[in-house]
Amino acid sequence: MDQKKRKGASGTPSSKRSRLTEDDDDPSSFEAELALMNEFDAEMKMEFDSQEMDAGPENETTSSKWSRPPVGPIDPSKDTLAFQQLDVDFYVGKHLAGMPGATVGPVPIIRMYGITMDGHSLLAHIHGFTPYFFVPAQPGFKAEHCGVFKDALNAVVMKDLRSNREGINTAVLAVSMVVKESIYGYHGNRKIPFLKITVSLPRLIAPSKRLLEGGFICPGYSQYGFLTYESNIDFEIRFMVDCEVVGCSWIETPAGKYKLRDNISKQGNDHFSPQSRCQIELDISWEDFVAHQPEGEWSKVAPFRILSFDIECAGRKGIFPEADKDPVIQIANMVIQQGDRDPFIRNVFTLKECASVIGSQVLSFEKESELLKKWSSFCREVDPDIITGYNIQNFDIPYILNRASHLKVNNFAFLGRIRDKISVIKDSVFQSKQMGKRENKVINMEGRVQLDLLQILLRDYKLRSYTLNAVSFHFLQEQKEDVQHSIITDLQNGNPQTRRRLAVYCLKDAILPLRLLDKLMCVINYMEMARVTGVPLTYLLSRGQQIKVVSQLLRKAKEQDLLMPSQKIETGDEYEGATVIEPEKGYYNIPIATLDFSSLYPSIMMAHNLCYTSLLNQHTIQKENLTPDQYIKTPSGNYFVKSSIRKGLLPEILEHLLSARKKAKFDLKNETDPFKKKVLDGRQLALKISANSVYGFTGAQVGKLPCLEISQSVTAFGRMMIEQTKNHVEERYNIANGYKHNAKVIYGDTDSVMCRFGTETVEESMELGKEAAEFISTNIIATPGRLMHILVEMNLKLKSVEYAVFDEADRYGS
DNA sequence: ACGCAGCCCTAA
DNA sequence: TTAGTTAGGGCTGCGT
Repeated sequence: MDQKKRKGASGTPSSKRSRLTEDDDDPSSFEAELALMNEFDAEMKMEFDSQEMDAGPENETTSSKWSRPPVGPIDPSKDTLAFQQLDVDFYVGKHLAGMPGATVGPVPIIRMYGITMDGHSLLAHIHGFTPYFFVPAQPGFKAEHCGVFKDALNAVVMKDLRSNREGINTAVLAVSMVVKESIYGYHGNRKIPFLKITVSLPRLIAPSKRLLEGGFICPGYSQYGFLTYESNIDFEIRFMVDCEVVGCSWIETPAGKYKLRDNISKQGNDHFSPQSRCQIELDISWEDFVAHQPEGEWSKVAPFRILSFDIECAGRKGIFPEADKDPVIQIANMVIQQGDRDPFIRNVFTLKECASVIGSQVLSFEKESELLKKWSSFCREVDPDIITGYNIQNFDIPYILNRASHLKVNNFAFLGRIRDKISVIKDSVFQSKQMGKRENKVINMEGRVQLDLLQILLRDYKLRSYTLNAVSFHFLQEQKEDVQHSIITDLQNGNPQTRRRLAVYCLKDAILPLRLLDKLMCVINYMEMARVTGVPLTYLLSRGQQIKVVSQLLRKAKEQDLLMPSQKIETGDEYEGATVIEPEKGYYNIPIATLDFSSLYPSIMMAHNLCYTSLLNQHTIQKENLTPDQYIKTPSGNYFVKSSIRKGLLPEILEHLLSARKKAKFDLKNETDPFKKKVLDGRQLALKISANSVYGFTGAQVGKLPCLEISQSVTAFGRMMIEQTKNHVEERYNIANGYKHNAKVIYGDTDSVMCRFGTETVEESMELGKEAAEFISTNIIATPGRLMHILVEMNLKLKSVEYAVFDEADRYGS
């Protein structure tokens, strides 16, 4: 096992078995592949050269190949720019003339980083969007009191500021009366007045909220503890929701609506000079850009650049490398354009001379600091959109940053796209029930997405071992080059040939993550997940599950003037989960059919209109004079209004997700282009996962908006469905009804049952299984004691028929 | 030897 | 400042 990876990767060291297979593998095969890539490049280049005028002989040591294609002239008055945004963040800056929003004091400015279809990097500064939140208006509050309220709140918030180095002029910019409704609980479809409070900076929301909750006194009104609404929404999410921007979507800046930043025209005015290393940088008002939904033409994917790299250090024997002691001796890099088969940049930076490697550029340095300095400028020149590697987040990037700072390499840490922003390492502890305690390092790199393959595998795949070698073998049937970590230092201290061996090893470690990324379709899948759920790509990598549902909920809520409360709802007790039918142990030498519900929990939520907005209590039932046909009582004893009274948001979200999934699957069938197929498959997967996570969100007791009434109703309905499926199967498929055998449900869990129909052959069981699934799908009893026709498909399907063994035999051995 | 509680892991 | 759920099996350690 590679020593430097040990920290992040858990699991056992490579077994004897993998050593054997390694020996089977021809050690030179990777070199042959590299060489082949070189030949392929040469062919392409010849084609290119014969068409275009040659720019002179390619010099292997120049960096001309590294840069992005040059940008032609852009006329902002005539040219509309389109780009796929990859990341969204914001900064606090100064007002720009002509833009909406506050004109004095610091203002928040949104940044969108993206790539055009021509592969040019772009940064858009989006001006004028302001943060806000809501509180319910006090009884009798009139619109004309808004001014007084605003001034009074502004005064207390300003007074609360400890320091005001940014020179905040006004904290509360505006207060206006709006008519809204809380998302939580059904209250007669009546909208009530709320105050929309607009503040000048996102970070002022928290103190404003605190002061309002603590009992703010508006002149003319009594003291009042305000509950706040939507005061805990990330500014980026707020912006994206309001502007209908989803993650990784396409954005257009129409001709005449934006201003370009360049070095020449506006020198001396620091407002207009570029802030980033992007090729195109522009300013636009938040009201002027066009956000495309990722459909049709706009579901395309821009030609991203993905940089994969791997470093080697000369560690001391048996000691984990330390950045202040052990030098970085090699860095291998692979840069691929999204969609291409092979990386178009392949190089390795080596300390001391290294013999050439066909198919790869070799850059040798006598001094380690030179190596690092050159790598840093290489990174800026390549300008990758996505940086990947294996355990780069917790090892490679922190190591080179620490090493460069130890060696005092100037300007090394400028790895992001913002010119004057250096990348720093922060420690973070991320804790969730799903992922457990996880200590991670976080490195800021504005405008570039760090897609650490190890992190993705830990997140999405359950594997026995997470070493790069094991993972590569598992997914690619391919392995690392055979170099024991213990001899790395010896190879470095040898000669150009031994360092060459190390270089080949390092190159392989750089290309494997790219191959895994491609094989597992990570980029496309994550991109589609960002589009479906509406959050930036980086959120999917750094945040939990909840933010995805919040984003979708906010979008739907906005359509109906609904507001999400920010206050933590008091969490009740635990609730009852899924049912498990006690297995009937035994040896079955006849076929067992497995029937399972597809998307059971989402279907239940849709079928019974379970949502925050439809949740009832006895008080409301009486107050609104609801008749029993207008609401339901769930098996867990909770009440919800039917969709005829008020259609729930969650059911709407789920319908959208599942119908979009059906469409994606349909399109997938008809699509012939393999790349578009991948995109569609990624989408349908993202849609399925998203639909299933909605239930979890309502049950998250430490969450943004838990609702145990919903989650316990869902599981209660689920238990009922399983029970009834069992009963239906057993009541229908028996000798009394003319079947050859008595069917028996031998096991069931959450959304599936296993049936023994008693037939000898698989075919017969298949037949009966299919029939039973269809029968029950159309005839399920869904409410206690009442036959209910369900509009939502409760899709019970025959999953498999096989010989199943339920026995304790294996525990005792055979 | 056995029952029980607590922890960790997996399935759904 | 940030986190999807519950059920259930296997294992360990403790007390009787």
